[in-house]
Amino acid sequence: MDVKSDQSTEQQIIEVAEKLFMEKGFALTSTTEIARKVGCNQALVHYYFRTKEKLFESIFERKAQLMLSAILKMDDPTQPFEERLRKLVENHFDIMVENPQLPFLFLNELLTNPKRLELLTQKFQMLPLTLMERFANDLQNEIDKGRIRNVTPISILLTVLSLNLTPFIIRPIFQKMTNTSDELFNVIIQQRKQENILILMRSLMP
Amino acid sequence: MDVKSDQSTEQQIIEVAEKLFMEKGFALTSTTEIARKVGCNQALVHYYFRTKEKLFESIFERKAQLMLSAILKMDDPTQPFEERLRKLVENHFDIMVENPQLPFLFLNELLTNPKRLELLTQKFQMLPLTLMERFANDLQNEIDKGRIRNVTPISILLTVLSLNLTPFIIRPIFQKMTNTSDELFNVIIQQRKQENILILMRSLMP
DNA sequence: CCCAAATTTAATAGCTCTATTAATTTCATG
DNA sequence: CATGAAATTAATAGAGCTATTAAATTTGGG
Repeated sequence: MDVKSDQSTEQQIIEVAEKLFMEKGFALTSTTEIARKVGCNQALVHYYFRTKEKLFESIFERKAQLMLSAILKMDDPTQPFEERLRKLVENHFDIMVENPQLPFLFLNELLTNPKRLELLTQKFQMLPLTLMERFANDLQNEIDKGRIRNVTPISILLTVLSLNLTPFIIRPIFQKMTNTSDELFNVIIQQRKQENILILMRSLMP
Repeated sequence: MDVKSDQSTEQQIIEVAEKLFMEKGFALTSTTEIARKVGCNQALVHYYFRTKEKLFESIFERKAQLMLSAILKMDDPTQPFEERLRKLVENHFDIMVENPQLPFLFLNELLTNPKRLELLTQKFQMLPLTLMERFANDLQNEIDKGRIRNVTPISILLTVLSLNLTPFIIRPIFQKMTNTSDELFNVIIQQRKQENILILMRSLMP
């Protein structure tokens, strides 16, 4: 059960904690269990991170950064709008592939812990608003030119989010209920990315 | 804080428990808190339901039935396929409107508690398979006639689920981040139903 | 009005968890 | 190899939770 490794104990704690937090969320993960899985004394977890809350936050923060920056840097204004949208879906989807448990962790923590939502909201407010504004402008431009039907930017983002997040969130339920192997599911997921792009594109036709 | 009411205490316990379970899930809700909100002794919760687990299961079971039967009985084979799909999305969406916290509860419990997933899977296996089969058959029929592009039944269901669930699941996060009032959100939700139907229909075009 | 059943409460055992403190061990370095 | 800092452990306080038990209270039918 416990991890033999040449990494520093501190690093091991972070990794085990990350794994457990991802699987079960903050509340259902105990520092006792983390210590047991690492193979160290429970007090050691508190020695390095003082509180379970701080340990969690450091991990959560890092994940939030990862996701945010990945989404932010993906926009290339030299491309035509449709191409940028396509890339948006693809890149967002790929981040999910790399971090399949992230959506559930985010949902779980943000929905059950108001403090956490508050924190992330503040971080979100600091984002360059220009980004959203530019997206809205470019969209309006396309609409005016009759290339896209009249639709709000929020609506588009909600569609992307819906299509991209859900497969990852319901994955364990889906696999269990339809008796789908990991291999098959991975195939389905890859098809799904293309499917989502197609659905979004068609949804925007005038 | 405590509830004054002419209902039986047992009924009050169920209602308060349901509310709390919906908001915070099984793990984060304590029988102590339920009793406090009802305004009774904590032992009383156990007097009526013996364990917190049994109390939860009775509520969860009822909700699962509600959702399942609502979905099952919505199919009218006399209608054309497209019309039935439209109704499927609408009805499923309406159930969500009536029980906006249900998606999160289901996700949360099924994803964090393997026993619960096992249980629901068994219930699901007992469903008349014919239903899924008929859906698949009818779909294939449409595809053969060239009225719908080649797409699997699972893919369609995943699309419906994605589009319909997500707005309700992320509601609190969305409202906080975009500073949206309850009233405005309800408007958005109603528009979203139509939007989802449109997206699905377009996604199926040959 | 009485009493038995149903309801409700008080008290508490036993568990797990977080966090802290003090003691012990490890280890690099002068 | 001595020493002090860093790492680790043992022990435990203190809190909250579930579940049970026995006692107290309420209530409805005869």
